[in-house]
Order: sequence, then C-alpha cells, then structure tokens
Amino acid sequence: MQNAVLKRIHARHWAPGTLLPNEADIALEFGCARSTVNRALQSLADKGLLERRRRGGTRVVEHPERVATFKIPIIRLQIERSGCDYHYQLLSQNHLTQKQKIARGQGVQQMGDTLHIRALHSSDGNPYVLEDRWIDTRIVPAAKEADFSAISPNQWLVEQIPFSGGDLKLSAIKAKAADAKVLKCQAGDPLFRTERTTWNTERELITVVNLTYFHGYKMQVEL
Amino acid sequence: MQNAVLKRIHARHWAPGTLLPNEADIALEFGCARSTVNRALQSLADKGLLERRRRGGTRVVEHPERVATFKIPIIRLQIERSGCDYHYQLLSQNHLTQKQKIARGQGVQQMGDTLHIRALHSSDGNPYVLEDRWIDTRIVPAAKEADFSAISPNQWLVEQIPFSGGDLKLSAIKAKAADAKVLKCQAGDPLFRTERTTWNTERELITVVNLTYFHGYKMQVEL
DNA sequence: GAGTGGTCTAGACCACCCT
DNA sequence: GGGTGGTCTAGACCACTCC
Repeated sequence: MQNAVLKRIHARHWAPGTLLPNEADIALEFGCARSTVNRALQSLADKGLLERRRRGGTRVVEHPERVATFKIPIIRLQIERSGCDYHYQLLSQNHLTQKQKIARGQGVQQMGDTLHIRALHSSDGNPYVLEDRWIDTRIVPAAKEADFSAISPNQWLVEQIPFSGGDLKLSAIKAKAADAKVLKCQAGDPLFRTERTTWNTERELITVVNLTYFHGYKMQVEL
Repeated sequence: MQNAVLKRIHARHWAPGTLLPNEADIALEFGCARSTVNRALQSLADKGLLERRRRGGTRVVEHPERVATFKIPIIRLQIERSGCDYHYQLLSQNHLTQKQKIARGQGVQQMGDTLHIRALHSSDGNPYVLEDRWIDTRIVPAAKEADFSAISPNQWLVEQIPFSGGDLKLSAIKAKAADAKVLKCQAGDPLFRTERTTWNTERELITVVNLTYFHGYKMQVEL
C-alpha cells in the first residue's frame, strides 16, 4: 500500500505540490480500508514526502528536502565498534565561579551551579576527541558524586538522563595551542567541533558540551 | 498511550535492557486495544528507544543513542529563509578526462561520463558556500542540456531526481588558496565541509558533491 | 457547519523465528 | 509448534480548521 503511493509520487502521477484525494477516496480507489491509507500516508509524511493538514488535505511536498538521521553515539562504543582500544582520561574537574560562567557563552550562563569537566577520549592510544562539558548540578545533583575519573561524563549522562531535546551545532575551528597539545596536532590546524546543549523533558538545561575531534576526523552520516 | 509507555521508560519502570510484556498483555494492563499498543511501540521503535523482534519481543534499548534528524535543504531556500538575498554564480563547467577522474577520490572514479561544476552561492553578497559537483551524465543525461548558469546543480538535481540513498561526511579542512579567494577568507582558515555521494533507487552513483562553507559557518541540527 | 485528518477499537490472519 | 510482532479491516468518534 505504502509502496503503491510511493510509486505514484515517483512516477509523478502525483507531482510535487499536488493535493491528493482525501483518505476515503484513496481507500476506495485502492480497494482497502481507510486506516490502511492513513498509515501509509502518515508514514510518508514522517519521512518528509507529504504534508498533511486537517481540513486542508494531503499534499506532495514541493521541495522534498533530504532528511538525514544520524546517531550520536557514546564515544566509547563508537571507538570500540571500529575495533580500536578505547582509553579515557579525565583532564580537569572543577566548579565554575560566577565570573567564569559569564565568560563562557549563552548556554553555560543560564545554568545554576556548574560543574566543568575536561576529558580526553583516545582510540588505540591516539587522541580522538576532547570533551569539554558543563553540567548543571542543581538539575543533576548526582553529578556531584559521580567519579568522572572512571567513567566519562558522556557515558554517565547518557545512562543517567532518560530523554531530552537539544540543539547541535557543527563547525570547523582553528586549533588553539592548549587543544593542539592535547590532541597532538599543530596549533592552527582545522578541527571538527560539535557544540551540543541538552534539556530534560521539563526543558531545563542539563548540560552543554563541546566535542573537539582530532585533526582529520570526518563525521559520517547515513542518508 | 504512547506517552504512558514513555513515562514508564523514563521512570525506569521499564529500565534499559528490560524485555517488555507482549503487546496483548500490555493492552490488557492499559485497558486498550492491541493495535493501539502496537502503534505506540512501533513509533517508539522508530525513534530508536525500543528494539522489536518477532518471537523475540520488545526490549528497551540498552544505550539509547540520540538520533538527530536534519534536513539537507536546497541552498537557495536555506538562505532565503534566513531573510537574506540569494545569489548564485557558475564558476566553471567541464567534462572530466579519464586522468582527471582518477585524480579525484573513490566516488568520482566510479562514474561514467563526468560533468564537473564549480559554483558559488552567496548570501547578501557574501560568499556562503562553494559547490564542487560531479554528475554522471550516463545516469543523468539531461544534465548535459541543463543551463547551470541559471540554476544551481544543487537545485536542479533535487527537482529532477526523485529519491535516493546516499552518504554524507562532515569535516574541517584548511582553506586552500584558490578556495580562500572565492570564499573571501585567508588561506589556512578552518572551513566546514560536507562531502556527499548520492545514488538513485537502482543504487547507481548519480552525483558527488563537496560543499565548502564560508569561514565561521555553523551547521545547525535539531535533536 | 462541514470536511479533513487523528486516533482508537475489536477482531483477524500472516510472517517470522526460536526451540 | 507456538508465541511474537506486522499488518490489515470495518467501523467509530474526535479535533481541527476553513468557510
């Protein structure tokens, strides 16, 4: 059923921008139940191929934007899955003063009591990614007790915090001297960075994290 | 219903790794129809929170990897939506010789007759992204006739090619002199790059494209 | 008010896969 | 063989939104 609809869209029987017949009519035409049609169209809408509105009907999307889904793995698993040895090292851990918080960007400023952690994840002994993380210990009090010399905040949080929304920015930065030293590259080298903020279900800011990858890292996504 | 299940997972009533009761039992417990349960669990499985197998039952995923979906927009729309003027300029267009093809990486080598296009997309007169694209004209013969001085290959392909899979790599590179000139930055500046290959539904390679963004660009993704 | 999709029910049969 | 999810049917009522 869903395939039948897909075929029509591909065959441009229903071209981009077209308003489809309503579900009941489609069901009649295909000789199936409306709920079947509903499921099929629903699913295509989830994939971004159709737009649906009550009373407004179902429309083939004009510019079908490609939708890529990519997974944000626990770093340890990402490394181990590629068959390499994983090593983790805590670099520093301290509470931020008010001044320090203001010196960081937007996100960190909003947080209450802030724990700042720097840690390095390595793959087969080579620096892989530098984790720079701020955790709001008012929202996640357990973080004060956690032993981040044994488990990375990355892994600890994923296991502790049930679910959440967030925001992710990807960019290229120039390696600062301090980071270059840790990541064993030259100062000035281009480095791949992700900046992530995470909220819990009450939309309270839990954590902000910058991940700076080794020189030459490519992030891979399936389409 | 779906929310009720979500609550249980959050509340660790069903902790990671737990095997859930079968659909019929859950339906009994919640006092609803099995198909309702099925829809709810199905949907959570799509989001990566549950794993389901016939005969094997439904299990809460052990390490719930965050799944981010992001859209790959037509560049023109991306710029116009941010309220800026869009400008497009074709820089060069030519067919690759066999030697040139081999000089490029893996992807391009696999292609038949290869059309190479370089073009610059600008936002309010500022260089935004440099498009470096190779198109297999055996698979997409219409590309030979297209006027890429008027429409970007980015937009043209999205409108022509119905659907496909692909592969996306994100990285940070050091600006080469030629690219720096076009993008109006310094040679050596870190630049954000995406490398994408796209197949059609028959898994034939259609196009390879490198997008190199202006210095300071951050790609934004919702989680 | 009327027409659309959103969601649910109760029941059925099937496909897969483990033992 | 038997238990699980996958998918479908036929019907119902609801929620939204445009007129």
